[in-house]
Amino acid sequence: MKPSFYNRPVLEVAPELIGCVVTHGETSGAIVEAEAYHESEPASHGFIGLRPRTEVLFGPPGRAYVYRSYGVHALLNAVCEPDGVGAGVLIRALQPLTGVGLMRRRRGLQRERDLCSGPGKLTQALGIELDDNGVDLLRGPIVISSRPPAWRDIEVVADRRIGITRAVELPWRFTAAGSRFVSRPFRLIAV
DNA sequence: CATGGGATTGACT
DNA sequence: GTCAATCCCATGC
Repeated sequence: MKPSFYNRPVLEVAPELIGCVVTHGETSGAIVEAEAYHESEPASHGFIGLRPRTEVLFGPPGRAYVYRSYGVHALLNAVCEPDGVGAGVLIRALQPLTGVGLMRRRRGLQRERDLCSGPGKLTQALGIELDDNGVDLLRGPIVISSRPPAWRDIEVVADRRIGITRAVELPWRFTAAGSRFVSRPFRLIAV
């Protein structure tokens, strides 16, 4: 992935991230579900403005914004748009590719479909923690790379975002059409 | 300093 | 379907 990839409107980046591969150590998976968030809408953490918590989200594009959700889970975002703009893509589900045995051990589960089918599940499976907040997604230790050949021409569909209470009507959730590795089924709105 | 609210998950009815 | 776990941090006094 080139640095300029993330320095664009988050609504352009999010659907293009579907099919790209997230790697951390020996574990990796293809992104099958992601959501866009932008400071201009109230569901985004950036909506409150620049705070200690949102410092990375407002920083330069191409970094990982990792935060604790419900006091329990670490959630992974890819920071987008120019330095100073609070925007990012929440990675919500992966199709496991490598290190599946390690994922099973970390998750304490066997079914491949249950390993990364949710934003808190995939960070646990890949061993991503809160102190990964701010790491460079081009240099690592968390890396996002372009679509493998088999994923080059996949169909991407849009739907409403999940688990939020504000701006629920925006169709800013993107999934790989027909994937069985998403966190929840989709309804089909656009491409 | 006290309070309240989550971009969730898994266990249980 | 319901519900608790658990912790950062924003907000308000």
